[in-house]
Amino acid sequence: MTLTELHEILRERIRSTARGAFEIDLDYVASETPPKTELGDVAFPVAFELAKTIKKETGEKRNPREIAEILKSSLEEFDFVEKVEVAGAGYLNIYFNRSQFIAARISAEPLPQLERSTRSDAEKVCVEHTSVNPNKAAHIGHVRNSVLGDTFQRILKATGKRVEVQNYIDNTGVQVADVVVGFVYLENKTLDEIKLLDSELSAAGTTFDYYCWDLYAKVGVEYQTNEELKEKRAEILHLIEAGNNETAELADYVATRNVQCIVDTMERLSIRYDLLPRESEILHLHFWDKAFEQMKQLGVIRLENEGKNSGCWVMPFESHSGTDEHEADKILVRSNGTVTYTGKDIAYQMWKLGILGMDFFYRPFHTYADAAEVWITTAVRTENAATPEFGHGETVYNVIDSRQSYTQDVVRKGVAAVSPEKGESASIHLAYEMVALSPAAAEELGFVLSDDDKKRSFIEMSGRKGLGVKADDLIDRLEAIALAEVESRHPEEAADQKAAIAHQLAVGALRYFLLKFTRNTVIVFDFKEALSFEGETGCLCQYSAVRANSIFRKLSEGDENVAEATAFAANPEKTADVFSGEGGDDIWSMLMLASRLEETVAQAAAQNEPAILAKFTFNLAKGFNLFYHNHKILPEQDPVKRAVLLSVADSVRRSLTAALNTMGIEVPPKM
RNA sequence: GCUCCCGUAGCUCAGUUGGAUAGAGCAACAGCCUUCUAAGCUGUGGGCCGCACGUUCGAGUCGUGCCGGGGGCACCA
Repeated sequence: MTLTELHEILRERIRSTARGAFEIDLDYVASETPPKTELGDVAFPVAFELAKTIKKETGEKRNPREIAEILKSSLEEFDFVEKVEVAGAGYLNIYFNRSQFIAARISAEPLPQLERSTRSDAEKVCVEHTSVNPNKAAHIGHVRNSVLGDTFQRILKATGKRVEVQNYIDNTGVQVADVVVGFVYLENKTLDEIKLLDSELSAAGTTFDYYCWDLYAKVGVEYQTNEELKEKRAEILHLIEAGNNETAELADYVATRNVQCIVDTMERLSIRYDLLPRESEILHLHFWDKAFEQMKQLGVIRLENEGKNSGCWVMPFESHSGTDEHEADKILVRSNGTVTYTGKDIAYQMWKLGILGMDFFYRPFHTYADAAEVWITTAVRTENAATPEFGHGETVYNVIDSRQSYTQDVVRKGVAAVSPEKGESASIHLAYEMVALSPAAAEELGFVLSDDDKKRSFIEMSGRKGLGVKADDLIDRLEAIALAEVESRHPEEAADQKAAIAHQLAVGALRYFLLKFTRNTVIVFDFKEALSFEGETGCLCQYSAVRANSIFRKLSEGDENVAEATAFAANPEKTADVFSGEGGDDIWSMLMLASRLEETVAQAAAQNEPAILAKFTFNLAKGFNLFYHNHKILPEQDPVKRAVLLSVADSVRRSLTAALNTMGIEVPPKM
């Protein structure tokens, strides 16, 4: 029986007692964790709520404590409840039977499997994240998106959902056109020459996306003085959108190579995708036409005949963002007949939800080391025997930074207008704030700041300016620092093993750093903080798990196994003595904390907030470090106490490992 | 102009659909390795939770106003 299940049983009893004794239907029974273990294991402040409701409905004034007493007796009937106390003004504090709880914990299945999304009938959801414009290397801001999306995706799987991860590729936009302008007009290169350059870059130990990073910035500078070049961009953009020409072929090469580089970068952080849907297919397969037709039929959009939007198809939009009614209308088709970004996004969103009535074609794009495949969309049918079914999400999560909240709102409302049965709740914008640079960090990167910039609390990163911390650079630095540390601690270890551990630590550091902030906090990037392996870091969480594991390694070296060492279930009296003895409350609260993983994951999923899981993991690791310090486990003489300590430590390491894995962080064999 | 978000310790941030004595990391200072890994642990100092009213048994959390910071409001993507 898990903690979550016990809580639910208690909640249900409170509901039924409230119905019977007060004729009140409680739709939500709040529970909370008491601040100290002496105050119980779970508390229900429900008596306050009931007193208020009774007064409102009958006018009768009841004392919350008196109400709590009535609920108390009904909760004491469970054998897993040791006692119930009414505390303060009417808190209902529940104390579990400790020896029974830990015995149940031991007999439970060996490893808590968080990824349970194997059931084919489970609800399917789509998560879109990363979606970096394929014209340059990914920077730390893109990594925040990807880490948030990937962690959220893992959290959803842990709650039993089937999840499809999509990385949208805008391969026909102005951003790609800009780099093509650079190759064609600044560097006078043909496609073959670009391919040659590409292979030379690999030989020189750098990468195509890094080259594009610099070229993109160079084009940006050139635009400031060269109007002619801007006209060239318009021509190139047109050619790319039209397709079937040399420029489009060149642009496709540039975009595809950047996609490959970005996929490789993300793979370093254990971030993977199922599908790469491309804008070129949305254009060439005429997804918009299909969406347009439906929206016209349903009267969701209208053709303007007068005013400033004359000749455009617009969607009326109730908004707080515009100044008057007409400015709130959102243009989906321009007066020249072309579709806007928002229009394309509505069509794409409809496809994700399975309500467009059209599909892409697909082919495998890339195979990961363990043979897992990423697919990409194509405009023509290809022969692939085992093409999975993509799209058709019950719910669609879009991980997109909060600057696009307005557009996402338009998309959500547009899709809901076409499909009221799906409604607005099927589209969820997982918004997050940007990663910015502190003025000091920007200068550290070699940028010269204006006096105004120096006064700002942070500076926005900009691909166009080439201002940003490249993801691979940061990972490289983290790996180098970690490797130096591993070298000094375990010089005897094989080189590849040391490198592997350094890599796991680097991933842990970066992912945790990006996850510990809540989504609506602007991360002001600071090198010292991001490169740290001490304090509130992924490293501390990994270290804690490694230390716990080493206890069990020593245990098995002594020819004991966990089952033998924790065989105390037959002795509940002595087990209870351990919990009531010196340090018993600490041991118990450690076990309770480790038991809260499941409800924490559920909470993170319900609130769309991975930071909740990150904070929990840190607190668990921190708690274990103290537990480890205060209780010497293996030398413990009392066999029952030793068994209890081992059992608690085992619960912690399982919970910690599962929590870290849900954040995409591995536990190294040693560190 | 309209609108959304933020304001908590010197700094960076948490704070469980309102709940018990507001927490953590960093920075500073003082301690702890003969014992399961010191990337750790313990202790000290540090707070008109931006300000003012209001709602109620109870407000860092909800409402209104104000002050300060940031974002968004294109026939761009």
